[in-house]
Amino acid sequence: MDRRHLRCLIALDEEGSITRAAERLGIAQPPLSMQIKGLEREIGVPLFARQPRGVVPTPAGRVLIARAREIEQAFQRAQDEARRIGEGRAGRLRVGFTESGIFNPVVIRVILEYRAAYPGVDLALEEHLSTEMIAKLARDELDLGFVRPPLPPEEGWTAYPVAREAMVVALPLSHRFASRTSLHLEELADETFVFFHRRVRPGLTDRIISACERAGFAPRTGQVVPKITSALRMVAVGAGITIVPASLVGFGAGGVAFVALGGSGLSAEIVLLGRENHPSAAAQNFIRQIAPARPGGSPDRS
Amino acid sequence: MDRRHLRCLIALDEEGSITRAAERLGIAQPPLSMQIKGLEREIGVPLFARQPRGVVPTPAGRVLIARAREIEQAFQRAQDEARRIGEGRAGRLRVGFTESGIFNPVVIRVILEYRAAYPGVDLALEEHLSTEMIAKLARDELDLGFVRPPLPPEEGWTAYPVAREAMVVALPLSHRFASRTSLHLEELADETFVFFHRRVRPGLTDRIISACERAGFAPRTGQVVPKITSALRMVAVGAGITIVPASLVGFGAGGVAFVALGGSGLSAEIVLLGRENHPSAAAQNFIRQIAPARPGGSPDRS
DNA sequence: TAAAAATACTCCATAGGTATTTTAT
DNA sequence: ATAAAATACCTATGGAGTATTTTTA
Repeated sequence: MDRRHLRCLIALDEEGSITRAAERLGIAQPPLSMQIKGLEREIGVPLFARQPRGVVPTPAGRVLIARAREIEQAFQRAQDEARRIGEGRAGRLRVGFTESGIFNPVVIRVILEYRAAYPGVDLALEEHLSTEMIAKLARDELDLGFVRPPLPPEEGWTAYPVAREAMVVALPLSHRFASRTSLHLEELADETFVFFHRRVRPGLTDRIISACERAGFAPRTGQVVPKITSALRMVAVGAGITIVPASLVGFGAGGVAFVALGGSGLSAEIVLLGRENHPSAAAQNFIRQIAPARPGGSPDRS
Repeated sequence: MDRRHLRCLIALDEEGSITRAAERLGIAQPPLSMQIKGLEREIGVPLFARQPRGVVPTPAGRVLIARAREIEQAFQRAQDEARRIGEGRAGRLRVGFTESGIFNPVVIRVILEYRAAYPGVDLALEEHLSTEMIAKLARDELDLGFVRPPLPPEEGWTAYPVAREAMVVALPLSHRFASRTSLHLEELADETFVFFHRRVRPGLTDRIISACERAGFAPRTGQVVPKITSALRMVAVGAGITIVPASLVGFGAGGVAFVALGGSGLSAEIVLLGRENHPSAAAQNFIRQIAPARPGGSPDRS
């Protein structure tokens, strides 16, 4: 029994006559007669009672016809679904982001625009540290990730630059620098910093500490916190100062002053990272959303 | 896309290599390679990423493989179900019975034995008057019916004799005939009879009235009732007497005496009636349950 | 370099076509 | 007598086989 039999059964049921069903199927009457006979032989029971003015299904034929309709529909839906997934118009896309990255306007735009452009795709967003994200990408538990450097050194990765933001100093409103328009890193040598726990330390923290050392001081660590947003709250309650990407400005939720950080060479980069040759068309479409002007890009293998 | 593709997809998914999958399928590697390529061409998206040590499914391939498993199972279940229905081991069998017929031990035995022998068949029993049953059989709303004569006069019916029962007289316990061992119809000429409503009058009532007329009297009708069981209750409360098939003896539920009716020529026949050439194997099996010794019977059309 | 997939070709099984016979009312 | 299905026979598409080349880690 194969798909041809499904169509024969359905046509025969709807027409009630081998001759008319064959006509609808675009074949001659004898081949259809043979198909039905072959199917009855294979299953071992008669499916249609032959009558002088056509055929009528037996009880066995009736249920087989009903199943044939279901299976034929399943074929069509399966083909359609696979096609849509292959074109990136359906399926699931798992995208990771960092706590700070999700505040970036470019990241927000890309996600919003992708959702609007591909409503059929189930976009699953997950927050992780950049290091976790890279591990998940490597284990294929994630399709793409908005990560911050350092990127994995090995081959087999593709990194698409998304944004590069300036860093700003976050200070308590009462701080003597709170009303400055900009600060140099050297001026912060005597400050107490709110940093991340060593355990979860993201690349950003490492880069800030390195920059301080290049500026001639080792930053004094006060409170340690697990999240950037907690760091800003710590700043608000006077536990110290911290340095965050500029897109965090405005998310301090009160009590925090943000002052531009000049001449430090510090910046917060965000790249969209994926495995090379990732077969997901949805991921390709997502990447294309970063730079809509990028030419070509369909997975052409000819 | 046809059923061969389903099996190719499943084997290829389980083996992870075209070469090994082809081996499992009992074909050479190139044909399988071509099948997959053909399917990818038909759907328009790649289904497997070719790698130097085998192939891995793309996201589109993965869902198509999952659907392929479902559809392949559906094929197998459909074939199996149709085969079982064609053999009378599954499906639905609608059997009608009359109120009085269902008390007959042969009818009870046939139904019990059929249920035990064919547990896969959904046996739907419906109570109807014989005349209603014949109408339902004609409209194919019923497969078989335990009916009482008169049978339909036209062609196209098959009637299998099931039982022929004697008739008994049902009397109140206080009746002067209550302790008799038998009665002749003539002795009932002065009695008041409990009969069925004219509207639903079954063949049995007509035959009783005819028999009385042959015996030289028109039975005096007292109470009219819609069911045999109500007739027996009316007898119990002294509303009159009635004549019922012998299998009702013991179902009077107190207050009723049953006395054999002799020499009246009256008897209550039950036949299993069905349309001729009814295609249901379940119905054939049910009929065979009446006389298990009947030889042959499988629907052989060779 | 080696293992696997792709290509090139050949063959044959079978779906489908044409002509005709059989069947059942 | 007629309409439909079954049979007989022929054709040709495409699935499968064998030999070989291409690909990529």
